[in-house]
Amino acid sequence: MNPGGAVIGLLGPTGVGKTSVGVELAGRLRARVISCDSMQLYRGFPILTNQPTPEERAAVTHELVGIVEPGGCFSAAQYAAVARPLIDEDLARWGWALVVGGTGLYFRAAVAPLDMAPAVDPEVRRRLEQRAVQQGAAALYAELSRLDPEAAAAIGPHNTRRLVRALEVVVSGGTAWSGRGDLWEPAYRHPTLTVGLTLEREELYRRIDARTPGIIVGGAEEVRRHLEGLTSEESAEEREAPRAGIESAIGYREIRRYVDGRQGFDETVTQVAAATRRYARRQLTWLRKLGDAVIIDVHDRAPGEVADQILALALSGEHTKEPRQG
RNA sequence: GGGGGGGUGCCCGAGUGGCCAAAGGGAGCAGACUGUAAAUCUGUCGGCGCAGCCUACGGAGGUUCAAAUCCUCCCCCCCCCA
Repeated sequence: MNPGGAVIGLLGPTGVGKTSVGVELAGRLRARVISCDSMQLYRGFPILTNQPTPEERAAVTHELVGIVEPGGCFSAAQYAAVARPLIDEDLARWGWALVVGGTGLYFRAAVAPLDMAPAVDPEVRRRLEQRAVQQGAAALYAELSRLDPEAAAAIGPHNTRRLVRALEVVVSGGTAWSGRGDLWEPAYRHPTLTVGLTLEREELYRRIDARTPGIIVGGAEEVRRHLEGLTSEESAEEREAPRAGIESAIGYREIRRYVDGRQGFDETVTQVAAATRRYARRQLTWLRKLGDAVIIDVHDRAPGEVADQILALALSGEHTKEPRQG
């Protein structure tokens, strides 16, 4: 028994059924779901980003879903800033906090005491991105090698996105980018039970492939509506700019090509399904690396049954990690 | 029936005598990841008892020291004429 309760983190690849298990579990805990999904955060794309259905949201309160305007751009640190108070509040009020979602970094940001580098003037980033286009990633790499060799070595010469981030921090703050190791430390802000839902790879892929056509159909409507709200310049710009915010959602670019008449439906389905499978694979990599997660295979199991199992686990406290325990 | 084009590794596709287990892309697999993370990047990618060997470029023969590449016959696909 764990009288203090705990944070329950429910993770897993897209398509395993985190949402339905989360709803069942929230019902049993008489708590709400704190979503941990970098794309469901955005408003206006419930189908594209696979948000919980209106029925699910009516049954259980879901926090941090559809709260960001699609023009905006969220971050792991911003997520931590909004998710942590919710977690703390639930823990104090109900003894439990339920965090459900597939974004590994956001999960760590919410649940672990991560030492996040500060935000910087967006203008600095803009300039670095521009420089990357003009001079290539190699130029950024060379500069980072000078300013923070360890960071450069870790990031490599081709990863423009992360080179930009590291450089903007080093250049504007004077602080090093490298040197932190707490991302993978088994450290938590509260007692935490991490559960990873999985499925045999083939079955997971079958589910993803089966649901994709519907996502394209529904997502196309959402993308159309979104584009209608843009001026033609904005719309053209969006096609060229580096992916950010909702545009970095799997399927957004592909669906945009489909909506613009530049590619067919079947081709779009194939691309999006493949991208989703790859994403699921990366999520599984996170889960493996996380190490602390109790893995539950949900094959042939009803969400309620899985929720019961997780509840029992939570009540036993057996796999619940103390904040500084290994 | 006549003329033309083509069949390459899981898929698409380059390769026209040796430097070819075969460019490139996709898929698949593994990994990295600290204010863009559903992003971005890396590695791997025929098999094996792996400094070598085996199997492989539609099939069967042949030419050659050497063939995915040349010749013969056969099978299949596409286009045009009939």
